Amino acid sequence: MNKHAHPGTDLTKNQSLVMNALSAANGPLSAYAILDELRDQGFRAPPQVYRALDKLVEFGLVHRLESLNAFVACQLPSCDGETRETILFAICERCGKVEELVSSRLEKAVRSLAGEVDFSLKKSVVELRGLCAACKGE
Amino acid sequence: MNKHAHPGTDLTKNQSLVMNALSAANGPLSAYAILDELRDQGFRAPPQVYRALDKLVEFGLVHRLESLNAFVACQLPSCDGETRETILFAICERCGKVEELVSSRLEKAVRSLAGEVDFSLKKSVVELRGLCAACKGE
DNA sequence: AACATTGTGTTACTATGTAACGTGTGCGAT
DNA sequence: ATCGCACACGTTACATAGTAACACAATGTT
Repeated sequence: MNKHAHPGTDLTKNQSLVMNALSAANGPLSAYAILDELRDQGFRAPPQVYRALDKLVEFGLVHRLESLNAFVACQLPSCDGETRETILFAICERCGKVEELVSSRLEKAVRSLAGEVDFSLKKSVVELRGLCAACKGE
Repeated sequence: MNKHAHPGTDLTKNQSLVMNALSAANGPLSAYAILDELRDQGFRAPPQVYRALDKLVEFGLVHRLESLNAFVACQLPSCDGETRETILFAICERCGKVEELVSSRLEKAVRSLAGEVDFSLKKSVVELRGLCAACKGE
């Protein structure tokens, strides 16, 4: 039922609720927007949301959009299992659409650059800002 | 005197104060940290800081670190004049050091990727998280 | 049974960012 | 000159984002 179950780790009740809210949203949500979505299911206060989000991000099921202070469900076909090192988004500044991308070329460039400057890379965040295909046409 | 003067655009009083605070800091500062630094010079409220920061970012003299909610003076030898499309930082999670980088290879990968997915790129933010050379040794 | 671990609920608080309104100052157009 | 405009500035009040700390419940361990 939960298409994003973390392998070997069943989500707790709150984690599932937050995950479902994000999956249903088809786009990024702020933590407080999630809180509002879930008041019907008994959520009352920010820590309930943030604790669930922390875990979901740790599992790699959810990404944080740093430049938006918002969260989005992983959009890739198989986001179960491994957490990727490079998280990559294109964010449309007109319609707000967020598309998750993968680029091995960019990942290589990032890793290589980290090596050049002797930086021990844990993860990297790449956020492209501009206009999506639909919006740039208009 | 102000080594970061924007060509053809003299900074206003508040912009200069904020710029100097950031240049002196040798690292990122939050807007509220800047506010505290500048209380002696008459700053009283957040909008004074944010308005100056908006302009400095627009001029390309200051960058915003999205994943830290903080701001840093451009570290590149010649940050005058053109605003770069790709802003690139390595952020040490142990000592907090922030290093601004340039990589034409990465810039190319970003532009090429944007082209592939038909995304009209305005700017991009790349933030590497991990350990700097000094910290990874210990 | 005693204990540790983990998830949960709640209160209160800190931190970050903005809207809106009023004031002065310079400066070009009439 | 003076009117109007644009812009920087100051201030109040508010909105949004995130966390510390404490209490309790459920569960598994020894």
